[in-house]
Amino acid sequence: MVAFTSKDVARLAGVSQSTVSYVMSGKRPISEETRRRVLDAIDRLTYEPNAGARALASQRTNVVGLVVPFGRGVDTTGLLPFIETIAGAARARDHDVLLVTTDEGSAGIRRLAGRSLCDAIILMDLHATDDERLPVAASVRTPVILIGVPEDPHGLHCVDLDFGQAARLAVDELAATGHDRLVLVGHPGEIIERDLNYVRRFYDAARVAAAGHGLPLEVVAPVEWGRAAAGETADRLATRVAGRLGVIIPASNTVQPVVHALTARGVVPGRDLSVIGLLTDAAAAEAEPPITNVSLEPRDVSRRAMETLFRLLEQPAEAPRPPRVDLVAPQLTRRQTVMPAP
Amino acid sequence: MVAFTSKDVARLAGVSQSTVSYVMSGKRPISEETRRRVLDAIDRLTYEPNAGARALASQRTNVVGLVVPFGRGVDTTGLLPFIETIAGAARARDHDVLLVTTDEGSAGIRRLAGRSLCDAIILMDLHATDDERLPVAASVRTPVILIGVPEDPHGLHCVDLDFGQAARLAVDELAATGHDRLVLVGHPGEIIERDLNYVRRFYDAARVAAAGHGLPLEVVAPVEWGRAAAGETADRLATRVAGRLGVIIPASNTVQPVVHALTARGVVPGRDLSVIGLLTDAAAAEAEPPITNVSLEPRDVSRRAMETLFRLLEQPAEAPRPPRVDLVAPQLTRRQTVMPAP
DNA sequence: TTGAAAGCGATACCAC
DNA sequence: GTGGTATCGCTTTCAA
Repeated sequence: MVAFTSKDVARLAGVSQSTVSYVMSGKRPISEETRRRVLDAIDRLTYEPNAGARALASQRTNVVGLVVPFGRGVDTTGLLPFIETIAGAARARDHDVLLVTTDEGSAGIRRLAGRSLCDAIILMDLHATDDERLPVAASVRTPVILIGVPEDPHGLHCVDLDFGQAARLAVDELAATGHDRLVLVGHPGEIIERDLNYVRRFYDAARVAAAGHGLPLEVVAPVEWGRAAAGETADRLATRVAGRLGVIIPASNTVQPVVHALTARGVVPGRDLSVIGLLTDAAAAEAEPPITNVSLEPRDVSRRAMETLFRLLEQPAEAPRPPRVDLVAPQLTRRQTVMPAP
Repeated sequence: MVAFTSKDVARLAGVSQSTVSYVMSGKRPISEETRRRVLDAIDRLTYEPNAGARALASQRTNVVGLVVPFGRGVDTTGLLPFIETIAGAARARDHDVLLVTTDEGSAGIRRLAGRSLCDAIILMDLHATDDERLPVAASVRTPVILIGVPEDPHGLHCVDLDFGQAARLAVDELAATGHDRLVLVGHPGEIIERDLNYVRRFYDAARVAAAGHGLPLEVVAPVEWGRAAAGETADRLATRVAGRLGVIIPASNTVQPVVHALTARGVVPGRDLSVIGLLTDAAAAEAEPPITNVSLEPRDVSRRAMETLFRLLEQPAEAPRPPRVDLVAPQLTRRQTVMPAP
C-alpha cells in the first residue's frame, strides 16, 4: 500500500512528469485534452503531491507557523477564536497551520524559520517591551506578522485591536452618561508582570481620556485570577459606591465574575454603579445580565493578520512593502450594565 | 541571506556530508574529534536541517497531525488543555503539531496522510456512530489514534476518559448519600444530534447504575446552550425539589451556570438538593461554591494518546500491536454541592 | 504545447 | 570510522 507519485500519474496519463506538475500548478498553458487525461489519472489514483518533495523543490511549504500563548500560567482566555479564524483563512488558501507554543521562546521561531517548516509566522502574546523573540523574528528570513503592538515592532507588521480606542470608547461613554468617578479594574499581578502590550495601551489611553474629561480614575487591581479575586474586587468596589461610579473592566475573563459578585452583594450594575467590560459581543450578550461592552473582535484581527500575511507571500521579496500597524476598531454596544444619564 | 545546508557544515568541518548527517542522527559511531568539529561548525553556522529534504529522504516528517473540533457550532469547551498537552508531548520528542479542523471532515485526514504532512494523526470529537472519517482514518497508511471511543473503532487505537465509570461514580455517590431520585441534566439538542461518543457512554452507564441501585433516573435536557438554558433548567429542577434529589450534570460548561441559577432561585445545592458535575478539578475547585465533581482529566488522556502514538511510531510497521481501548479513570472529589447522608 | 533533465537538501547504503 | 553517491518526489529551466 505505497503512495502514488506524480510519475505514476504521468505514466497513467501518458504524459511527462512535468506536465503533471504544470496541470496542478496552472503555471503553463495546457491543452484541454491533456489536462483532462491528467486530472482523470490523478483522480483514479487519488494522487496527492508529497509535501516534503514539493517544499524542497519549490521553497514553499504551504504552511503557516502560529506561535500561541500556551504553557506557564499564561492567559488563554479567548484564544480559540484566533486559532480558529487563522486556521480557516489558511485553509482557504490551501495552507496548513503548524502550532508552536510560546514557552519555547525564540527557539520556536528559530526552528520554524531555520528548518523551513513554514512560509510565514504569526506571533501572538507579545510583551510590550523587551520581548526576546522580536529581535529573532526580525532577523529571520521567514516573514513574521505580529498580533499585538509592542513599543518597538522591530520593523515587523503589526495587527491588533485598537486598545487605545477601546479605552476611549469606554471612558467617553461613562463621561457622556454623567459619571463622576471612574475605576479601572486592573489585571492581576501575573499579567501585569508579563507586561503584555495591550494592557499597557489600554491603561494609558484610559488615563488620558479620563483626564480629558476631568474625571478621577483609580486603578483597583486584584491580586490574582479566579473567583476569589472577583469577590475581593467586588468588595473593594462596593466600598466605593457613592455618586455616579463607572467601572471599566478590561480583563475579559473577570468581567462576568465581578458582575456576579457585585450582584450577590446587593450592588446591581446598571442601578447602583455602571460597568463596561472589554469582551467579545457574544460573551457580553449572553451574560446575565447582558453587559455593556467594548468588543474584542478576535476574528477581525486574525483575518486582517492573514490578509497581510498572504499579501507578503505573494509579492516578490525584492519589493518589501513598508511594515505598518493595522488597528481594528472596537465597537461599544449599550446593554444593561450602565446607568442611563440622570 | 540564504540558509546554510549540511554541505556547508561538511565543508567547514572538513568532513563529508554523510558524516554530518550521522553526527546529527547518532546512527553510527563517530570519533570524538570529528564529532566536535562537526558540532562546532553546526554551531557557528547556526545550521538547522531543512525539514522538507529530511522528510523526503527519511520518510519521517517529525510532525503530528491533530484534528480538532473547530467550525460549525461545535463545543470547544475544555479543548485547550488537550491541544496544549499534545503540543508539549510532541515537542518533548522533537515533533511539531499540525492543526486541522474538524469541519474539513475526512478530506483533512486524506490530505494529512496523502501529502505525507505528518507521521501520525490524532483525531478528536468523534461521533458515536457512522463518523464518516473513521473508515478513511482506518484505510490510510498514516497511523491514527482516536481520542474518544466510537461504537466501532474500525481497528484504531482509542484513548479517552472512562465516561462509563464517571457516570457510575456519580450515581454511586448519590446513592451512598441517601438520595432517592436522580435527574441527569442532558446536553442540549445540538450536541445530542451530533451524537458524540462520550455523551452516549455516560448516559447509558448512568441508567444502568441507577437501575442497579433501584433509583429512578429522569433526563432533563435544555433546548440549547447559554445562560438562558441554565435558567430554564434551574426552573425545571426547582419544581422537582422534594425528598432527596440528586442532580448529575455531565456537560461541563453548564454546571456552573446551572448552580448559579439554582442559587439565584433560592435553591441551594448542598442544602436543598445535590449536584455532581463532570468537569475538571481546577474548574470545580475554583467555582463558587466549590462543586463536587467527577474529573475530566484532559491532560492524562492527551498524554496517554501521545504515548500510544510514539510507541506506534517506534515499532516497525510489520509488528503492528493489537489496537486497544485505553480508558483513563476519572476521580470523584467531594466538595460542597452534595448533601451529606441523613 | 510538451518533454527531458537538473536540481532542491537531506538520508542511508555500499565501499574502503 | 569515514567518504562517495544513489535516492526520495517534486518544480522549473532549457529545448524542441
